[in-house]
Amino acid sequence: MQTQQLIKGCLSAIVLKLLDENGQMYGYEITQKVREMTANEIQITEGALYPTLHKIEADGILTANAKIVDGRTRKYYSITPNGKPEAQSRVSDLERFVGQLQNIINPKLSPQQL
Amino acid sequence: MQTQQLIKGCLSAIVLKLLDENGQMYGYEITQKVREMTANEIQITEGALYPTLHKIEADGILTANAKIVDGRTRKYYSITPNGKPEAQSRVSDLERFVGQLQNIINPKLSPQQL
DNA sequence: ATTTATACCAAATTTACTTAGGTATCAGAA
DNA sequence: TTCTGATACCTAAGTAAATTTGGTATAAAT
Repeated sequence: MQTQQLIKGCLSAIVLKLLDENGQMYGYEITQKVREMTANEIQITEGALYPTLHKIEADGILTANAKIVDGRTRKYYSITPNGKPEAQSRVSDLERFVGQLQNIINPKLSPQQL
Repeated sequence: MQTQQLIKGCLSAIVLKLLDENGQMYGYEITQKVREMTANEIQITEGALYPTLHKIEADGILTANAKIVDGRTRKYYSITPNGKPEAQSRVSDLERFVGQLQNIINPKLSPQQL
């Protein structure tokens, strides 16, 4: 899967999108969810994910809340009330960006071409 | 436009997509074409583009061919015959990637949810 | 008993941009 | 006629964001 490198720049927005949809998630869950949603094509590595989560948390957009489940620690992340506007702004940036990529990949024909 | 950072990783694939569609293009033309196709939302900077073109050329996937038009130099780039398979592979990676991003942004409902 | 899956993390490196310059021609406006 | 904006190329330094590679630890399965 060489698709990997393409993710550069989109990771934190993807994370925010998932957290916005699901309320709270823990790191490992995010990696699995993305794999599942993308038929194993997009694999978020832990080396990329955890620093990203910590950074967004440091920005005040996320808070973490550790729980022990089945003897293992999970850190659940969720969007803070203060961070909500910024989170949604980043998600909508991603959505617009993907929409524009679609325009490049699948160009709309100009009226003359129709 | 903070959308900019999202382009990380996609730039060379976008360039190859355009060259595959248009046969040959020069650098400045690529920047303008992308702006035009994306309603000014994706702006490829020249500082990013020229090094990228040189790199893909060094990889043997592109060749350059300089022409003087209206007293100004243009360097037309096109995909080499040998580079064609790799170019198309990178373009299809981009297309699949964008498709998977769509799955994240606009998740298909599972059968249970329907 | 070992592997696989779950679950977290950090440090060094590399990659791929951004930022900020530089050169030069041409057209149009002041 | 000089200046600005558009066209057209380029590089170098800095930065951001991944990759790579390592680590710790528990639980379940083989």
